[in-house]
Amino acid sequence: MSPSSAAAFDAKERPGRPPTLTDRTIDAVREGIRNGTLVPGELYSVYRLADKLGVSRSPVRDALLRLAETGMVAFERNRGFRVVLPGARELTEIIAVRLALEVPAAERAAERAQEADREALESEYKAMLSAVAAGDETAFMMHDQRLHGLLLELAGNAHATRIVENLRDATRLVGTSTIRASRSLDDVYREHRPILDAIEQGDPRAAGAAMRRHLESTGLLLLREAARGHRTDADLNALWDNLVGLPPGPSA
Amino acid sequence: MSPSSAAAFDAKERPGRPPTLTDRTIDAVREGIRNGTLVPGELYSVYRLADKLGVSRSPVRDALLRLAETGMVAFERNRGFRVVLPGARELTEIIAVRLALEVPAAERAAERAQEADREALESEYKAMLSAVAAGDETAFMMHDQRLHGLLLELAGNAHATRIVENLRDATRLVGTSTIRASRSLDDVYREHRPILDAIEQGDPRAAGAAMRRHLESTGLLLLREAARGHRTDADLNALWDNLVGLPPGPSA
DNA sequence: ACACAGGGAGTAACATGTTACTCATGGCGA
DNA sequence: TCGCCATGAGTAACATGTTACTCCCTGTGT
Repeated sequence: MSPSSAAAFDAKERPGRPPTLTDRTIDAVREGIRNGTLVPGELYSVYRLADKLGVSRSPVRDALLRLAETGMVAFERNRGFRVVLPGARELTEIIAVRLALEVPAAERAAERAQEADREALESEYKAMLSAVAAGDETAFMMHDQRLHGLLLELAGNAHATRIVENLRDATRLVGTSTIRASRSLDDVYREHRPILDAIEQGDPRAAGAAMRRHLESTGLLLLREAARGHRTDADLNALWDNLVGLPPGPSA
Repeated sequence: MSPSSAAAFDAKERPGRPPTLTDRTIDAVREGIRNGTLVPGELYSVYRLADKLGVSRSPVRDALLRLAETGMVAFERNRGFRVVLPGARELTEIIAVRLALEVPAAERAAERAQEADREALESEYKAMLSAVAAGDETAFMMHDQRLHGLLLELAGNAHATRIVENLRDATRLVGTSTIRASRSLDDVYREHRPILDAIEQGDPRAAGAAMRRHLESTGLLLLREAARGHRTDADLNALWDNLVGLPPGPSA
């Protein structure tokens, strides 16, 4: 009896099986966070969200528990739940993990990319440009995610792909309003070019290095923006060096 | 009214708050898998497990959904759920991810270990020896896990720690009956010595290299055991090279 | 003005009810 | 003997009911 925002559902999933209400609720929450309907830090309840979506509490609870697993929301016993936006520490940790996984993935992708793979990558890259031109940040993020996802899939490690996807989820919120503030989408777009070039040329080391530069510069940007006012630059640099630091190569 | 195995619960968690039924159910499932009460591949239902544990279906369902998230169990719509034991592919992927995360962690740990940290590590190492002497495989696994956990915590990345813990979970089952079959606990125990030595000496590169050797040799062992009969050796080697491959260092 | 009990609103966690689906089984026709 | 279909048992997914807890208020005594 609340057809109000029942259309907030997204409806996707693999063929045959219809998506479960839990899955659709997960998408709805993501979307709610993205468009500002769900404010980080605010206290919500499963009750209210459930009838806002027009479903029962069960699938909503299941969905939120899954999101809590990745750190996107946090439950407080008998109080409610909050959307969590990651702090400086968490962001740095996430970047460190992504570096550990995506740099080798880029290397492997360069080793074994076929023509069809290269085309798929370029296609996403072009779609990113279109999004830049249209100023559509949401679309940009989506294609960025897909490009990184394709690279990881090319490397052949489904586990790593899933882990990175979850990590992106936790940071998506920060990235959204952040990037346009301090740097244009265009810069981020351009950072991907060297990665694709290296893959085109089948040069693993160059691909890995380009991916490292990309993740480090974008990550550092996100970190500075997220920590604005809460931490000193010295603090931030110490944090960064501790968790991301220097590659073991050029050490003594 | 089924006090039969109601004592299967474990009851742990941080102070103050009592653990939720969901948490205790997760432990109960883990234990059930470990001791053979829950057989991999067999079809079970939330109904039956719930009253076997003497609780309602809700916390059991929540627990299983969480475990499904890490791939430990899999639901089949309107059929039941199964305990999944990872195949060759998945095992190899997991090893690759662990290498990516734990090798750098060992390097960082060597950089910043304090006296107290070294003592904690040695303590676990000694506990592993006791377990070897007692032939207690369960205790051995626990201390092995703690040692790796301590190393990751030392590196300061809580996210990485959690990820590795989840990955271990998915493989614990394979490891259990496997190791004693093909190699003695003692060998695995000894492999940790070079890691601790390198940390003792504050040598990051040596620590990383030792960790890599350890994970590769133990991982390869697990893989061969798990794939016994299902895959040829050539198959396995191809898989391994694809996902784990060579470090980017000594390439052309 | 201020400390403080206690009552009540609201909640997550847990329990139970309902539905629509999957599949094994057995009977029936060929 | 074999194929086919109806039927029913068993299930996850979803809905709803219950409980014990956490706070926020509000009023009372000082």
